[in-house]
Amino acid sequence: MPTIRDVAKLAGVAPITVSRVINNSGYVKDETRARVEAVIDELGYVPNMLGLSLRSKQTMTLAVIITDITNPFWTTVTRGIEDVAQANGYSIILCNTDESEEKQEQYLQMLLRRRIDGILMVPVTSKADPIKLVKKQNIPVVVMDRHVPGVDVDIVRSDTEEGAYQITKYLLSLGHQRIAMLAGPQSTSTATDRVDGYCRALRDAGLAKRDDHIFWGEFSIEAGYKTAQQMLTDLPDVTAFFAANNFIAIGAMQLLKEKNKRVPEDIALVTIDDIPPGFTLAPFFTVVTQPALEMGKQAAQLLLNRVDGTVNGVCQEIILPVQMIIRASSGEHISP
Amino acid sequence: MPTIRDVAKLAGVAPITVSRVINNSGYVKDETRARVEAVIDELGYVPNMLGLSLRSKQTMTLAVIITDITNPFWTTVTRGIEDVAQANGYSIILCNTDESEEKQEQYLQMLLRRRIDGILMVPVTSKADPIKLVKKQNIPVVVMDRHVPGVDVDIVRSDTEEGAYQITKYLLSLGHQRIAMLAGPQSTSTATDRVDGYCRALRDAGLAKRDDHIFWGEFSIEAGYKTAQQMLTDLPDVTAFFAANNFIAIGAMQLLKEKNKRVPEDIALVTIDDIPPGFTLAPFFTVVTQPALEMGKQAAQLLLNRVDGTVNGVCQEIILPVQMIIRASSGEHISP
DNA sequence: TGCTATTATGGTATGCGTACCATGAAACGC
DNA sequence: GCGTTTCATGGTACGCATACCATAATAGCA
Repeated sequence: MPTIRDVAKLAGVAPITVSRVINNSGYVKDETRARVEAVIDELGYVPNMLGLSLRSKQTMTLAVIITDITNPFWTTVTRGIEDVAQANGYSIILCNTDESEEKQEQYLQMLLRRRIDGILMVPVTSKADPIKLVKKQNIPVVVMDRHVPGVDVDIVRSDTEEGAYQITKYLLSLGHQRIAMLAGPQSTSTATDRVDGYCRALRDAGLAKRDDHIFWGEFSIEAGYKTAQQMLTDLPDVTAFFAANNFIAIGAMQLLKEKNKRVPEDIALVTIDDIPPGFTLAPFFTVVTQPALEMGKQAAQLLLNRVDGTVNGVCQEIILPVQMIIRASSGEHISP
Repeated sequence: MPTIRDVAKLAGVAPITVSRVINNSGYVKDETRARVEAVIDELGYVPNMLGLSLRSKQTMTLAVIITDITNPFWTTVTRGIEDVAQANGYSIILCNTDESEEKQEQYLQMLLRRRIDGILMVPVTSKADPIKLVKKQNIPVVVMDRHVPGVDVDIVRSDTEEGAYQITKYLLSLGHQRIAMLAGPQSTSTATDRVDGYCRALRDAGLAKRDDHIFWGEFSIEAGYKTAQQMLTDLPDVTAFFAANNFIAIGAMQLLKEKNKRVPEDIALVTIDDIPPGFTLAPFFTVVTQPALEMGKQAAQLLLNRVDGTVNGVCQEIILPVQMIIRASSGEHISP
């Protein structure tokens, strides 16, 4: 593969002149430019970013660390990020942690070695260490969707506690008194925030929080299935399920169908994070949705501002509004 | 950010010795190793891959060029790729072309500059040039899902022509005689293959191919919506729609619902590429599915084999089998 | 004891593009 | 016509990790 020196030699100029032609910088006589460009075409020369990155200390690369690209919520967030990155000349490296601390750690190490310019991440746990590690290397980080106590870091997330509050309140308004929560992993703030919102709504309604109604699990279809199974056994008198995310709801729904439990007639089911419109023929879940594309775009924009120094004050926390959409799965008002 | 020289200086050794400690290569006295490791921890030194890549001519990076990460089919393919890449120490750079030749060209140029080790791509068109361009730079390429005449290139795709044939044949077996095809962009082989399969089935059934029953469009929800709209106007006597992919089907479905056309009672609707199980409560579409995860994994594995030289003979074309799943959207047998 | 292996460490050069400084020629102003 | 810009081009060094070759010390062996 030819280098800038090969081009220079063949065109009878110095490497720096070729560089000037490529980057349209400095003075180059039209005649010289034409000659250099001819040689570039002839050799099929493509500049090597590595040399440049080594000196400029910029790789024009951002990392996206999410839990699982398979979840349409993250897909949409990622799409928003990629759009903004691409428009600004940045590439993105995609990392799926599957909520594994070990994988996250591996990815972070690798990304630091790559000298990426910034990281957009959904931290697997609420531990501050991984983020501190990155910040110590002076690499800008934007945390998405979750928050992490004990570090000063930019955050873009939605008001998930409020969403959980609203949707629980809605269930209560329908007459539900025994609402089970199919929560996510207790180590993530999204999971705890949603449980907090749920508890707040119960409290506001004068109902006691019952710990045995909260099942911590994982944000996956399998976990939703299993948790729902356990709930049906442990809590036969529950009238509504509140799944902490779309995948848990899908898993729960699968189980309920198998057990011939009708939704919403036998059990109401609500969740957070929609499935993109169209994927389901008749959208069924009553949900609280987060602006996923917007979250990705804003996070990427904030990160880029940090990277290029446009923003360099204290860290921001951008909290996007959520929206409740009432559909069939929550059912009508029930008699207690 | 400290360099290997900083570590060396502080530990009182030569840079190469630090390198040996990091990479566990060559001879290093235990005592020296301990001292170097202590300094590495103290400084928070992280090796810079750029220097290494510059020399080794390996970036440990693969590119994934797909049309749109928002489509669950590509999401799953990408997930398969990422899994294999990660397991082998490679990172992936994600690129969405949105079927735009211009974006594809931009991405390719950028990727060549980055000296990525290999490319997994879904070419926007059947033109050979972009692939030739990359191959000329000696960068291994694996084409996914589509095929491109005129270049010798590795391909991993599924037997989409056969899938289209089978599903059309199935519609014919139900008594449908007037089947409209909502095709993809004529510039992609996936679209033409599916039309070919559709035509072959008609031919086998002794029916004449009717060009006015084939509507070329795009692989998007919007296109599906529009095409379906036009079809209802132009071809009021059609009894079945064959959407060339899931997004087209979703768009068509949206329109049919708006127009109060019942599926399958008024119009049968079948498609290719499923929506992941669970996303839809009751899977509805009769579809031909492709093994998306497997496609991603095999493509990534093949690419890695090319990259590390394990495979270096003539190019392979891996064709994965498809599977038809009959559900409600195709309906019962109709009377002609 | 003398000589070859083994262990341990370092110097120098390389890969590639560009920042910085330097040089020279032409153009311009008065 | 002379000093000052503007234009045009080049030399050298740098960023970082490592390959290659070289050196030296210790160990092993006859």
